[in-house]
Amino acid sequence: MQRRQLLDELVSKGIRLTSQRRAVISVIQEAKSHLDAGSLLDLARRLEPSLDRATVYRTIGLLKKLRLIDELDLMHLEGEKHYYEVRTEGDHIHLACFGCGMIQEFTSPLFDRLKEEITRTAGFEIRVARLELGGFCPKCSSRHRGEEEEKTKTSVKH
Amino acid sequence: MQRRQLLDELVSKGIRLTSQRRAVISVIQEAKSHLDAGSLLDLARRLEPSLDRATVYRTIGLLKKLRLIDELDLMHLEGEKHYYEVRTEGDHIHLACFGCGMIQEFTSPLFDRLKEEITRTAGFEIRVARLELGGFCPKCSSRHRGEEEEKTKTSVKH
DNA sequence: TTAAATGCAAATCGTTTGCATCTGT
DNA sequence: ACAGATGCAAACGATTTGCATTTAA
Repeated sequence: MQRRQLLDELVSKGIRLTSQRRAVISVIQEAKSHLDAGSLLDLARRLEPSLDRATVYRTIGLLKKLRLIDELDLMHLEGEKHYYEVRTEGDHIHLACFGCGMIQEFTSPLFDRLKEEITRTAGFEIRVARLELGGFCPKCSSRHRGEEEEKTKTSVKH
Repeated sequence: MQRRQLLDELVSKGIRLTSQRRAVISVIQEAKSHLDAGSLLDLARRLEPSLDRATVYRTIGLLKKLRLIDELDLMHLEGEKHYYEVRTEGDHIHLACFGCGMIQEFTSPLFDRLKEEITRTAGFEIRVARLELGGFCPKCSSRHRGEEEEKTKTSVKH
């Protein structure tokens, strides 16, 4: 369900719908992982082969402006790309594993309380909240511990 | 006090100290605002005119690897630059105003509790925590409200 | 002395732009 | 019909790289 979220939002806002936009939107909507502009282009081209990267970036810009998608950095795990995801009701946290590259999402009422606190005590009107944590997932955490200790001992090099 | 933090850390780790590194480090250490690589280069060149941008980036990379500085995006308020700051004891939150570009720092025990919760329930070993909020500071918030309403009414254009 | 750091110039990567053409409404 | 969206190619800004040379320890 809620498959056409983005599309419907655009229609209701009277935004012009081109086949290119439909393609990009459909890909973002169905995506199972966080996509960067490049993969977005590749995937959307299967639906609309003429699609150009400029159009992808322009569509991303449009969706960002309308606050229908969120832009993530995911701790710059692989270069300086940006990643996109459909904006959801409550903000969530992204955990990025330096070991295996895994991205895990996390939600917590504490996060909402923290944001409330900021709104209240700093008088800041939050529009976008991005909490990203870099570190090691349970699997990589143990594997990683060994290497780390070596490094700390002397100055690199075993 | 604690003026030589970074320098001392490097010395104690047996890292080779060049005049270029001293210059970059001294600039980061004394900085009153968040600096990007470009401004860092400009400022450090006053101390070490021969300094090249490659060296600045390499030094930043070194300090990041040693976890002596943190890298920020500051909601990409002006392009895709990165900003740097000396790593402090407790993590803090950055509030970036879309209106005037102001950056405000914010700390809260709730943030630490949230991180603890993540460590505990997700088993994730946090190395870097970056919480950035984009929105409007108190001043810009009121100024901004008017414009926003117009936009929402029809599809852009007055 | 020598492994590591530097400057320089060129390359790379993600993203943006100007402009002639096309298309949704 | 025409404002707005597109493709194309070139430009862009931030960052990285290879390599010959210099330097800290």
